[in-house]
Amino acid sequence: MAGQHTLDETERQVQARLGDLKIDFDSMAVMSNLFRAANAVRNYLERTVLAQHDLSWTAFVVLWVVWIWEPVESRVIAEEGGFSKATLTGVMQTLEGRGLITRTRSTKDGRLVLVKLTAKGRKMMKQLFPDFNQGERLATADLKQNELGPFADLLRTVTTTVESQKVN
Amino acid sequence: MAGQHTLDETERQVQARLGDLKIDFDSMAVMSNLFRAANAVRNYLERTVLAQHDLSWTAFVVLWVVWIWEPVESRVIAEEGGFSKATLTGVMQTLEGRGLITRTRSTKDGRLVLVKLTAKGRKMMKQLFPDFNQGERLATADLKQNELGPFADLLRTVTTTVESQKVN
DNA sequence: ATAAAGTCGTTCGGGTACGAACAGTTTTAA
DNA sequence: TTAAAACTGTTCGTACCCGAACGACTTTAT
Repeated sequence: MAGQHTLDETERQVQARLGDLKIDFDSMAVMSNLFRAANAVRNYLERTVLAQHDLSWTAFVVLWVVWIWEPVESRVIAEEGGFSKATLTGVMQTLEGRGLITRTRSTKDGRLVLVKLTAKGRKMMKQLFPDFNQGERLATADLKQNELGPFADLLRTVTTTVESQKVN
Repeated sequence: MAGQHTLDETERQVQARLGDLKIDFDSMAVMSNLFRAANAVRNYLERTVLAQHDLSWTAFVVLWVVWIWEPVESRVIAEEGGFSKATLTGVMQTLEGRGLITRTRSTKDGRLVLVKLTAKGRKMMKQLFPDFNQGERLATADLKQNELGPFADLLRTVTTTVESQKVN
């Protein structure tokens, strides 16, 4: 990470390879920095907070969603976490094997699986989440307090824009 | 994605599980939306632009870095792309097998590997990148033009803040 | 000069990650 | 009512993804 090349230099190189083709460098800069930031924060939290509990990023997201909304259906976890059902099945097998969650088939609708935290899982989250949030606070420490709201709005707008495209 | 629960409801649930422990909900909202946005855009571009060329996200990032900076050392690609050396080795083996890049050991320093695009790789990028950038433009389509610069700055600040923590 | 320390890319093992195909369940339509 | 359509979670195959250990190479220190 931490690209050693300047933005200007990158733009020149891109333009040199595409002749006079029109490129939107403003949106390119936003997207490039979006992925860099997400990657940097994720790696940081994985290496510090999550490693202490031997949790992967996805495993933590699953635990978090279940912690907040239990009992919760599998499909909700996948949608809330932003990954596929297939991925979720594998991660939940790992978490169930470690005794952190339980899965039971719904009696109301035989297609659904309801997920809950075990006492062990709840204990872990109660200890883990404050540390995680402390990491989040640190990642935004150099921003002004009154920038945080508008910043979150910009990000939400991007998500909404892209999600609405999916349908088409 | 597209969480169906409101932010307020989530905050209430978190607080209910942690008692009077202080949680920074502003930074939590920023981070949550950061990961959502990055994930949504990535999935969108993978499913549309990249799928047409049978490329994974990481494979595209590798090709892009090499395209701009060739000949380039492996370590630079990994750093610029934000993934590990181990990941890079695997992805480059795939790309070399498909005849899109070449790897040659440096004669100046026997530890380094220099990576270049093949003619086929360059042709693909010249066709692919304008479509990719069009996708980026679309993802920012609902933002005001004069918001893009400050938005990129906010993201860059987060990256810088987190990266500076790594060292300690 | 040469041993020690550092750097680089690869390999290895285990855990993600996804689309496609599938079986079981529920809903819809005629 | 009952066949068709829709939905849910799992399995399968393939590719990614990382930390740790490793071998090859270069730089540093004495």
